[in-house]
Amino acid sequence: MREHVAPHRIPDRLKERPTWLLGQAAARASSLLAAGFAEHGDGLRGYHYRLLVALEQWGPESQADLGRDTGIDRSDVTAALGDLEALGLVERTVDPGHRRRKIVSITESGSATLRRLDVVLDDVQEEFLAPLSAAQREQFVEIMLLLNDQRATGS
Amino acid sequence: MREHVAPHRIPDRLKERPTWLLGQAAARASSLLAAGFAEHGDGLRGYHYRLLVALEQWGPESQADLGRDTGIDRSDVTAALGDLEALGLVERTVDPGHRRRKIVSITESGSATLRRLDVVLDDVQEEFLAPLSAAQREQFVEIMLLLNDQRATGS
DNA sequence: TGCCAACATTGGTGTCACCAACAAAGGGAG
DNA sequence: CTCCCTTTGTTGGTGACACCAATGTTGGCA
Repeated sequence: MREHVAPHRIPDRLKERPTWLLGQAAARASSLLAAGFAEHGDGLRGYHYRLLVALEQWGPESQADLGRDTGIDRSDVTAALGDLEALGLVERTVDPGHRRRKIVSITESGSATLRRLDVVLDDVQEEFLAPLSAAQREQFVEIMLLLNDQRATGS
Repeated sequence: MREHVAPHRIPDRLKERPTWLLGQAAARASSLLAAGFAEHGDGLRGYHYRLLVALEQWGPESQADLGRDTGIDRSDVTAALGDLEALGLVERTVDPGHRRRKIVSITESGSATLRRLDVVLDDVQEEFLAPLSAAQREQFVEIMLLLNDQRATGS
């Protein structure tokens, strides 16, 4: 369930550190997410959701492209797609013009599941952001985008 | 090294989600952290740093208290302290008045290591926050504190 | 005295991220 | 047409972090 128990008291040296605060917040978010998925998500996890989202938005795609688009390693894509295929949420067909490649597409059932997961995520999100005002939520998104842009170009 | 490769393109459904953005940012931070520790940290990890910080701030403590203060599970505390003790950064002595309990204290060498790790962390932090203005950094901390306060009282 | 709680430890589980190696398939240079 | 290089999917393993269950020891309390 990933409860992530809060520390009783927090050392000054950590308390002041933005990266520490960020990690704590992310831990809380992922805890809520895991709880929500465990309750209403048929045992699906973050990887599964990400893959379904990408497939619904961009349509059938090869596994390698899927991995690049979602930032998930090829090997993890293979494993997660295996789960999704076993549940009938996704189909794999060999690319006729490229027999080494497999084209993955989302099924009707997959789309329906995705819509259900979206609702779960909306609820979790709302719970997570509850302490923030509308203005603070905007600041939050703005700052996160800046930090993530840095990531895309950095290193 | 935990490079955490950035996705090429990001689904709208994810891109808009604060929790997704948060997760991405946290992944970047932890990636930078891991890289810094790998390079200048004698193979120490987050758990070790947290424990050293708590010990330096609050002095000798039992392992159970240490776990509660840092939010680390008792079993993980035991393992991490084993590493620290092997490196001579920490000492475990039996509590005279409570023979089942072990009092952990940081050594001279431990304090020196901690100071070195602090520098590493400062650098990483600066790199991570580089894209933010001073005002945005304040907003960031404020928002994170709100989210974490919620965590302390929530659920 | 007997029971219960706390402590340290061992040994698991699960999630996410990542890496190495491999065979199958295709593409390009010579 | 070969040889080489790359891409693709797959298998299997690693590491960090968070968490749980069970066990033996110890102390406090009723």
